[in-house]
Amino acid sequence: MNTENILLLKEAGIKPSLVRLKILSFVKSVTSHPTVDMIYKELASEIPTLSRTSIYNTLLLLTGARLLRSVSIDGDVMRFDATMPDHGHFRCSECGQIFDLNLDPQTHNIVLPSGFKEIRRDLFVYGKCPYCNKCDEN
Amino acid sequence: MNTENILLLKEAGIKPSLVRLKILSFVKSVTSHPTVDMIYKELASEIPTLSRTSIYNTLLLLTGARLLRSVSIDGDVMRFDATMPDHGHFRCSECGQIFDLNLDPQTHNIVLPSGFKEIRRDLFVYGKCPYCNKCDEN
DNA sequence: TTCATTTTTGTACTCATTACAATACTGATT
DNA sequence: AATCAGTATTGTAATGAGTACAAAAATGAA
Repeated sequence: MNTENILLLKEAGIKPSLVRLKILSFVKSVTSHPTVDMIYKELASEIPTLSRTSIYNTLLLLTGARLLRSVSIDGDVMRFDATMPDHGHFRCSECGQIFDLNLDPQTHNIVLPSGFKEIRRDLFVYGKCPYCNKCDEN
Repeated sequence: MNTENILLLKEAGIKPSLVRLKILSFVKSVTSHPTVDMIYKELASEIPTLSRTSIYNTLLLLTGARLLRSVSIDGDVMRFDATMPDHGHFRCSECGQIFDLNLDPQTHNIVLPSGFKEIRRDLFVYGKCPYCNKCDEN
C-alpha cells in the first residue's frame, strides 16, 4: 500500500516525495533484490525524468533509515532488499537469482574470539536453486 | 618455504614462474587478506617490471587452482586469502582489518528450503576488533 | 510573489577490474 | 647457437558501478 509507505517515510523523518515512494514501493513489491539498474528500468516509464543519481541518493537515504537494506554478494553489483529482519541470502550460481533464507536462531551461536564485538552479520549460500536443479537434470 | 610452493604449483599443473611464486608466497605469508594493490606495492621493488594485470591474471589462476581464495566483503575491493579450509571473516568497521574466523561445525547446520543445493558458503561478521575496542574505551 | 530549503537531475570523475594485443621469456629441437 | 612454438608478462585502452558536485526544479512557508 502506498499510504502505508507514506507513513513509514514520515515516521522516519523523510519527506515522501514521488521518487522516494516509487522506489520504496517497488523494492518492497518484489523478491528479486533489484539493482539500481533494475529499479531505473522499472520506474523510467512512470517517472520519465528519473535519473540514476536520484536512485542512488534515495537508496542511501532509505537504507540509512532502515527501511531497506543493501546486499552486496560476492563482488556483484549492489542489490536492495526490503526484508528487514535478519536473514541470509542464497545466490544461484546458474541463473544468478537471489533468494532470502530464513535463519534458524541457532545459526547465530557463533563464538567470536575474545575482544571482538559483533554489530552485524551476513550469511551467503551459493549453489543451485530448485529451478536450475530441475533444468539440469541429466 | 619456496620449495614447498614450487611443489604446490607443479602439483596444480601451473608452471612456477617468479611472478606466481612471489604472489603465492606473499599471500601465504600474511594474514592481512591483501588486495591487488597491496600485493603490487609489496612486490614492485622485488619485480620492478611487475604489472597489475599480471597480478590479476595470477590470482585468477591461483584461485582457480584452489591454492588461494578470493574474498569479497560488502562491496569492498577484492581481497585474497591463503587459508583454504572453510572459515568465516570478521571485518572491523573502524580500521577495516579483516580477520579469519574459525567456524564451529555447528554453524553449518542450516537447513535450506527443499530443492536448493549448496556448493559454498560465506559468513561475514562486522563489528569492532579488539584493538579498536581498546582505543575507543570511553 | 518571494525566498529559502529541499529534492532531483546531469555531467564529470574515480577507480577496480577486464579485454586485448604486443612483447618477452622459456625450453625443446635441430 | 639459432629457430620456433607455446606460454608468461606487460601496457594500454575500455568498461561500468558508484560518487562528487553544482545546476535546475519543486516545495512550502511568510
